[in-house]
Amino acid sequence: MQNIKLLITARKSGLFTHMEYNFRQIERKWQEHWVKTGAYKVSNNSSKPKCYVLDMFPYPSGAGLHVGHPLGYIASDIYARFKRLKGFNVLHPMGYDAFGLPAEQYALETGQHPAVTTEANINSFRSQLDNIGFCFDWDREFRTSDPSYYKWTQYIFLQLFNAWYNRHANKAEPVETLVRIFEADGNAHHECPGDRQIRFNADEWNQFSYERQQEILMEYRLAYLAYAEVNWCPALGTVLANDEVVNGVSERGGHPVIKKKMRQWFLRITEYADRLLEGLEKVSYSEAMKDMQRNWIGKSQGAEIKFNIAGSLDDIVVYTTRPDTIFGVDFMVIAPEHELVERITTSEQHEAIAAYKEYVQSRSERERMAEVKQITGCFTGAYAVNPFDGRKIPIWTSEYVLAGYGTGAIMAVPCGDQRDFSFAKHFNIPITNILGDAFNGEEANPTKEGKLFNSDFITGVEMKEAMNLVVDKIENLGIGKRQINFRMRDAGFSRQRYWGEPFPILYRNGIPEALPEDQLPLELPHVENYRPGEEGEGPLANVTDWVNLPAAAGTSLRRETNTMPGYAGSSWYFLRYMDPHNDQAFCDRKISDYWGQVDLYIGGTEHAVGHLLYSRMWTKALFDLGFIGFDEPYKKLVNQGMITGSSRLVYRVRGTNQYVSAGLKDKYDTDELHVDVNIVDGVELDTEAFRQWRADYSNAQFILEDGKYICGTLSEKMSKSKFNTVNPDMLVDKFGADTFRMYEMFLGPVEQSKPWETKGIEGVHRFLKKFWRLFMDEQKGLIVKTGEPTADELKTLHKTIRKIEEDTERMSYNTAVSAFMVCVNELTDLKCNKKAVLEQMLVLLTPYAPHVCEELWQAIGNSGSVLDASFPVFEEKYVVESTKEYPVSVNGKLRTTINISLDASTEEVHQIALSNEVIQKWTDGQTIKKIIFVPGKMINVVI
RNA sequence: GCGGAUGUGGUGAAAUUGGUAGACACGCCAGACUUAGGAUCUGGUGCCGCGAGGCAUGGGGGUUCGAGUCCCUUCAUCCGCACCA
Repeated sequence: MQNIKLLITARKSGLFTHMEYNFRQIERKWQEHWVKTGAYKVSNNSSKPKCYVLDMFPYPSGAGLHVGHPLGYIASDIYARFKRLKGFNVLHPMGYDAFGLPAEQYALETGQHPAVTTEANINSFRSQLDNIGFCFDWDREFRTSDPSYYKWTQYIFLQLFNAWYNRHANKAEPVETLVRIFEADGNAHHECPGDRQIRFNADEWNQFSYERQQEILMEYRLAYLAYAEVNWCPALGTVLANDEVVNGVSERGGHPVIKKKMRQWFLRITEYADRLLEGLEKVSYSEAMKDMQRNWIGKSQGAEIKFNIAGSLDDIVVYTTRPDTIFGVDFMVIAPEHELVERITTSEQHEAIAAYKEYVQSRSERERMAEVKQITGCFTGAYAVNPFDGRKIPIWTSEYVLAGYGTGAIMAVPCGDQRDFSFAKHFNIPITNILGDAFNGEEANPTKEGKLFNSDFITGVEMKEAMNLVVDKIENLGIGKRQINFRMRDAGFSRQRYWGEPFPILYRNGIPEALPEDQLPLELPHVENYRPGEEGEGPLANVTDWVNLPAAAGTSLRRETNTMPGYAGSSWYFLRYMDPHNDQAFCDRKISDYWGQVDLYIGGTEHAVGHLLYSRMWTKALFDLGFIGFDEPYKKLVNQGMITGSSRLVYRVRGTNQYVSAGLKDKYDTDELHVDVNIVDGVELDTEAFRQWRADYSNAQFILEDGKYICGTLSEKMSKSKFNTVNPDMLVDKFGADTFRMYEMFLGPVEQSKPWETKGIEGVHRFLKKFWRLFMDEQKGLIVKTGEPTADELKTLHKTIRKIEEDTERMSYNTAVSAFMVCVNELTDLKCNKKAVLEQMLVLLTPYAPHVCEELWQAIGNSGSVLDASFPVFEEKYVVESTKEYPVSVNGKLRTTINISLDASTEEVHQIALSNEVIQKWTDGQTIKKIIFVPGKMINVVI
């Protein structure tokens, strides 16, 4: 009795704390130690090879972290720690994408300044991250909303504003070089990317007014102004994100949303389309990711063809990828927004067209593309003339043709295109068959293989050949030309919002000019409210003394009132981490030369096209302009899968406050309700906690099965409204950061989406306790012994080294965790407590469970940190086997296994297999046709 | 509509190059120790069948001595689509 008391006292005093796995104490101790010793500080000067491991930085939302967020961070953290053990100088930073719409929404609702709420969100975010034990170098942290950061975002924007894309040199160049070209040659050799109609010679250029020259230069700049439509909600007086528009009305309030043209900034990313495609060959992204980007860029080869309009001086220019089908054109379709619609509509059709255009105004682009079942359109009354056979072709307008793609007009070939076919059927337009038997009249046949019919001079010609013949003829006739098109459009870069980077632009008498560099950063002014300005302008328009600057009499000087979009700051942030405190440059060139590309970039697929393409484009532009020495930002990209929530459901008997267990619910008429996953153990509801959860459940009655209330389950996106979010803090508190880290990895492959299930975490926790017990006994304390390991122990160790090294390198962390489990199970069975083995195990496990490894590393007598140990070296000699348990099949069906020496010759193996009892039973009386023997793998007897 | 991904036990999954399907865990069942157990340990656990054995990787077909893996076809689910980040 007395002894027990002593023991308890001793435990409380901390004397014996090292005997049991007290993860709370261990983790706090080492986290503090790492901060104190600057264990994760990274130097820009090192003789070691570099490795740059980056996470897509988070937007600090008010909702806090749920278990889905840290998945990628843990994966990259393990990789960074592994590389450090392998002798690399590893850059592994973290920061915040802190500008964004949600903070502004929140400000509108509550009046709190976005800077204040963002700060609070970041603080809670940070403490949640700190819990998990990441090896980020926090000295390099920044926020995109820091003026010291966005100064450089503005600076880079100005570089883009001051640059144009030289298609001959295939790179961006300063606008001054373009001016010199214009002065000498006009634009004869440099087609205007913004407007192909603009042509002038040197004399004309030199005689243009300043305003005209600036207008023309604008059509060349990489960052330029143009008119584009936004979602305008007159009732709210604001411009809405696509996100905020649902079924044509505003999400908040349900007010109608229409399109409104506004002058906005764009980035001329289309000039980089080809290089963005080619660059994909040089980087290691998943094929799926590359496909998505290729598809987004959407390069297509085709032709532009000009059709005369009957009885009019106007032409209609269409873009087609199938010039070979020119004789199958039965109608034309132009986008409702196309300027030609007004001009060619006949007076009889005028009213119908006006009504149709109004209908289209209310439709989102998404809706227009997605709802193909519902066919809409309107005849303009005008006809085009087929230049080859003179046929008169009706011109329609329909929402399925988008103004922004190609020329905004198509020639419709119903027998070869399903949408055209459906349209023709719907409006009873006669269909010409140019495919012969390949067209059945039931559906279009979009094939590019085969011969053409009913097609004048290309009848009987293979389609692919016909394409060239037609385009040659078009070019000869001067009515069209070959044309490469991209689905990708230039990137809209203006937001009519407050919480973003202000544009470093001044309008002098309406003409934009760059703010002088020494005036950067242009700081976001403080505002009292976040309401939009007039006519959809951003809230900055209300800050009149900020917007309007003193100017000479008769002139005006105004600031830009829009702000930059979310992706501005994230397009180049990976460069800033290299040199985050530099106030002379966004990143010193020597330093970016040292760190170079990001070696491993981890983030979600939701950024597959947006962020990644913009960031790739900025990198290429900065490369072209000589700021950095590489033109692809991310060498290798890994997309972590989404962790879906596993919701729990209860079934309320309709009209009562009675809840029936899942197994019995079919006997009642019930309503399904989401219940907080945190009051459910597995699928068993804690009924008491349920009663206390919300007032309306306080006197809930339950219909149980086997004395338990079993919940239904449903896998869906994690969200607060579904009560299926799980907070990592709670799990770290209950099981420790090491367990949490390993469990997240154990769930399944990093790249794969998977549902979260808290229950399984105990298995990983048990593993760590079991690992701990190889070193520590609760009574005896440290039990690690010296002495030579046995052959079996070395075999287990080296098998594990090989597996962990391979799996960690290819980020197969789930299999690595199970390899650790197998290893600890084996060492436990072998009763191995030898230091020579366990010490190496600590190094292997450190990237996954850094806290417990540091603690044990110290406990077994090391003075330094395990972070600086070097990764164990695998030795083949410890794992060689002399025999193999061969599976032996008869006709491919496994019948037995036989242990055979690996040295045995083919003849010997055949002999052994055929003389085996079981095999004889299955081959009895049959002729052996052949025996397949794959050394080291298997044996198959064929009869 | 376009594009992408995923379908394997009750659950998460493994099988790296076409070669023993279900490793490792969760859960479940039985047992040991214990005043107690949400601790620890041992054994069992794909399905059908008493058994021999048969059947099994969303469904159907094919290639192969051999298919979760390759080919064709089909179904289902999830994600993205340019102003959410």
